[in-house]
Amino acid sequence: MARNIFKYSDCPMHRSMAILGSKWKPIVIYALRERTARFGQIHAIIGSISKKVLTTTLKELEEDGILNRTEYRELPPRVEYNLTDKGRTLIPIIIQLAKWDNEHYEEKREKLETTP
Amino acid sequence: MARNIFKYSDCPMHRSMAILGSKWKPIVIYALRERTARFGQIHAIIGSISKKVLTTTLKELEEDGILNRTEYRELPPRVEYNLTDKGRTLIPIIIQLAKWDNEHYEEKREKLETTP
DNA sequence: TAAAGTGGTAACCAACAAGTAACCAACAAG
DNA sequence: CTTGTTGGTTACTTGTTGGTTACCACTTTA
Repeated sequence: MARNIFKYSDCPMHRSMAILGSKWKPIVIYALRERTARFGQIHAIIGSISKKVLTTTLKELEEDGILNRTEYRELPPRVEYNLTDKGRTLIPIIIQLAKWDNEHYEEKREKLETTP
Repeated sequence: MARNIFKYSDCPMHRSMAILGSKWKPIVIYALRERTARFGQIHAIIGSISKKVLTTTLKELEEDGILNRTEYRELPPRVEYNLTDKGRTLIPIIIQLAKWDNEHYEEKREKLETTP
């Protein structure tokens, strides 16, 4: 979404889409909704995301103040991610969006199924 | 957002982002929140969108059942757009998102302003 | 000695989104 | 006969996202 251009747009929708409007961001936020997780765990939970894309997704979410990254200097290394307060306030909106979609997706599927 | 791939994903977040997650869609929906408008009017309201991009934005929103397109065969031609019921249920979510962003954007601006 | 786990990075590439500029049909008004 | 209006379309270019594959340091385990 040309993130860096829209981040400081004067339109709040452009700005929030710069934070949320990419393929994996809402999913990553949702995955962290009630837990802290390590890089590898997030990767496993989501399944189909590549490591490279997960890396940049996490980095951008951290930049935007949505999540915290904590590095433990152990061996093998451990890095944990969890939502910030700002990130947490996003959860109800994400859930509402998913609910909205589900309702209308169901409607559509039902229509398709009952048409001859 | 690779719209056609995610439209029928089994993840509701991918599906709703396929509908909403592009540069202009939330803005167009918001512009039509309480009125019907013609192509040229939408173009004027939004200002910086190109006619080509507005055309595809409107077409996709119509395909996804978010808005109605009504063509009046007059001269010069008249085409009106307005939200469907499904589209209207999206408005409170869009407003919430904008509000969410504004709150945290203000916070950030205030912090920047009060730092030496 | 070799393999495996962790959290990445680098190089490269295909697909898509978005933008620019010119153009169109159809008629009405001047 | 030219100009304006409306709602687009076409061709072309650029920018961004997401993806693949290979690779890295470091240490523990087998």
